[in-house]
Amino acid sequence: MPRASATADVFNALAEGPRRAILDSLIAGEKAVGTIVDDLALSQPQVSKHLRVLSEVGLVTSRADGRRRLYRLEPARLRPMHDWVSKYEQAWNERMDRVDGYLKELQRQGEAE
Amino acid sequence: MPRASATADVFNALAEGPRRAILDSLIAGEKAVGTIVDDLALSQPQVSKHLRVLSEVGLVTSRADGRRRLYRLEPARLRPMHDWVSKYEQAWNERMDRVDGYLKELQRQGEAE
DNA sequence: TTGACATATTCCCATATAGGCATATATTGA
DNA sequence: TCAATATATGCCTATATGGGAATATGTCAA
Repeated sequence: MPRASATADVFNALAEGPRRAILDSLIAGEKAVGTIVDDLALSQPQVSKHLRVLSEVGLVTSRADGRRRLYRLEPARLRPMHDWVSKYEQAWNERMDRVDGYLKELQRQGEAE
Repeated sequence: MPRASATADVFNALAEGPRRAILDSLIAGEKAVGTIVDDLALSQPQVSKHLRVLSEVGLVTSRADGRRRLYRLEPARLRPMHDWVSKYEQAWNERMDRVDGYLKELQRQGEAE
């Protein structure tokens, strides 16, 4: 079996860097395809294709505006990824605490000398 | 060009669900390969292969323990993903606020009648 | 040394890509 | 109607993939 489809879920859709860049570019607000093309220096067909993938997983929505098409971020769709990765926040804080404790220990020893 | 390699970065490595499941299983602490196999009901070769990918991007490290090999989570490697997705937290909260404001508006109207 | 156990690697294959290019499909204004 | 603009789609190809099965490698215990 090949890899899961890019449109399978948010994690697969966002594996590709250009698609994350497109989302980043949409944080500022609704944008036309051409604006994204200019901002990111990607080819127009590539941007359209990436937008299609992002739209299929619900990360963006679009509306017509004359001959342009405006895309908007749907940030709520990022919650599953945020929730998943946030579970590990505690884990790396614990580790940081241990490092922190170790540094403090070194410091105490230094002061003792 | 094909898709970026699974070992290209953390986002690509974690696009695949089984690999996220393996990380989840390692939150509890260091585990042998066989334990993960039992926990997740995956084939042993698949688990070894997934662990290889996770190890290549630094998400896990391993040490020998007799004839077993214990894998440990390296949570710090998840920070880039956490940081990236956290940028959007504000965006969906704003949207929630708007919905919240709308609901409150409806409520005010209801009370006025 | 031998056999049992634990893990890693190799071989195989169908398949979904990303990107480039060319072209189709709106939509507008004159 | 026609030309210009904006976006989407179709075609093409090299390539990395995940999973299954078999097997290699490594390590212990007796």
